[in-house]
Amino acid sequence: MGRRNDHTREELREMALQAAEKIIVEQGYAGLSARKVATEIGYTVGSLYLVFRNLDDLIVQVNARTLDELYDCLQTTVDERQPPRERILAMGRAYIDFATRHAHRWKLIFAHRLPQQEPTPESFIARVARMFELVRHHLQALAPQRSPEELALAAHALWSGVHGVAILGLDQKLQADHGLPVQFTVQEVADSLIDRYLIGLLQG
Amino acid sequence: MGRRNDHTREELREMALQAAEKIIVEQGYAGLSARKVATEIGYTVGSLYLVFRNLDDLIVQVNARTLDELYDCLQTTVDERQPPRERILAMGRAYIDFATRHAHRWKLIFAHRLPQQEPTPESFIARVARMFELVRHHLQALAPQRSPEELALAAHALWSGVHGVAILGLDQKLQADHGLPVQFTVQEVADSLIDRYLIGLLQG
DNA sequence: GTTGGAACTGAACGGCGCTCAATCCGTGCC
DNA sequence: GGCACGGATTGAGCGCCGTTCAGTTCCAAC
Repeated sequence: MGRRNDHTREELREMALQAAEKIIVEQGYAGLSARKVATEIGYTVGSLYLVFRNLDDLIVQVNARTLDELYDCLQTTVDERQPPRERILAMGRAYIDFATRHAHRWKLIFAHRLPQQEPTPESFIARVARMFELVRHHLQALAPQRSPEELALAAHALWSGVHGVAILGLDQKLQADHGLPVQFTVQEVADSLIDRYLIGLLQG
Repeated sequence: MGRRNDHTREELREMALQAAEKIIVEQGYAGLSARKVATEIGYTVGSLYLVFRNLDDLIVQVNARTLDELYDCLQTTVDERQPPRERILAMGRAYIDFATRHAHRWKLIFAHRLPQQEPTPESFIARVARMFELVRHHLQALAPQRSPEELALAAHALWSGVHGVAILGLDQKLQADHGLPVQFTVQEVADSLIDRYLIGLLQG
């Protein structure tokens, strides 16, 4: 089993993913190309296709890693000793903060479109579900009287909402002139959404 | 002023935008190319660049039209004779419905990324602001005791949230398994978000 | 020393966005 | 009618893209 290089398939995959992440961070989605990734890791373009089905496959795997990092970030943020409401607000802030700090990689998760009606990959669905589940867990601590269905629905609604705030906020869509002297920060908007939704969940 | 064709610049622009919309509807963002648009309207690729700065410019203009259509859709939906809460829920449903019916065009609005740090175009910011303003107007009818700042913030938060629900919902991210027998529809999730946020706005 | 075959290469293909010298042809003038 | 002007339009060409695959290299086993 001759191998010219010391790199196993797995090492090659890891190197390529790291190179891709570096390019995305520095140049954004538009700056990413198979040739650049290959050059960055000292291989030629053909070798990438021994490890990835195609460039979409590589991007899907980059996104999976970003989602993992985001999940870790949210999980680490939560302090179980705090009251549930504080925990959920902290997670919201951590989400916004992550999206802001890693704007290029985070945008890629949602800017990337698979061709035509290609289904959303399982790796993606599972990771989003896991994040919803984390939110649901802390919502349960806040409103234990609610049924599992209600809590799952609430987690979906609230976290999709936070996600929407992050998207529009990062594209500066929130800096629109609304005839008022103040401009809202993304954090403020997210806080407003979470705070009021939780009140509604407790009282409604 | 010799002109070979009967089409003015404005007519050319209109034809190109319609052709682009057709291609996007049929083939999605990935299927769009300058050559296809040019062929579709019976011109060659060079002519497009007499009317548009580049392809990004064309897409930005397509998106502006989609946003106008969306705004009209929301405005038409609202019946002033209904109670404010009903109006806002109706707008949320109209938003989700629009995004579902015109999925390809609607996704393009948010999938399209301008190169690097190119600022979000004014046409975009203004149209999003107008939508927020529409929401704010009806929130005011619901909670007239709130200050203009509070209402503007609430409109941003709530509508960004609805937007997030639409995004994740259209990508089937909401069909994730959460160990429950039920699956939520996008409409249900949006309703949950709006309903509870409005309760929080009234009581908080 | 030989050889089988995995690892790797890189030219080639069709398509992309975009440019611009060349061409076309309606118009106004004589 | 003939001519020349100049805006309208063309399309080949550039450098890039994703992807393929015949060919080359060279390790491991015998």
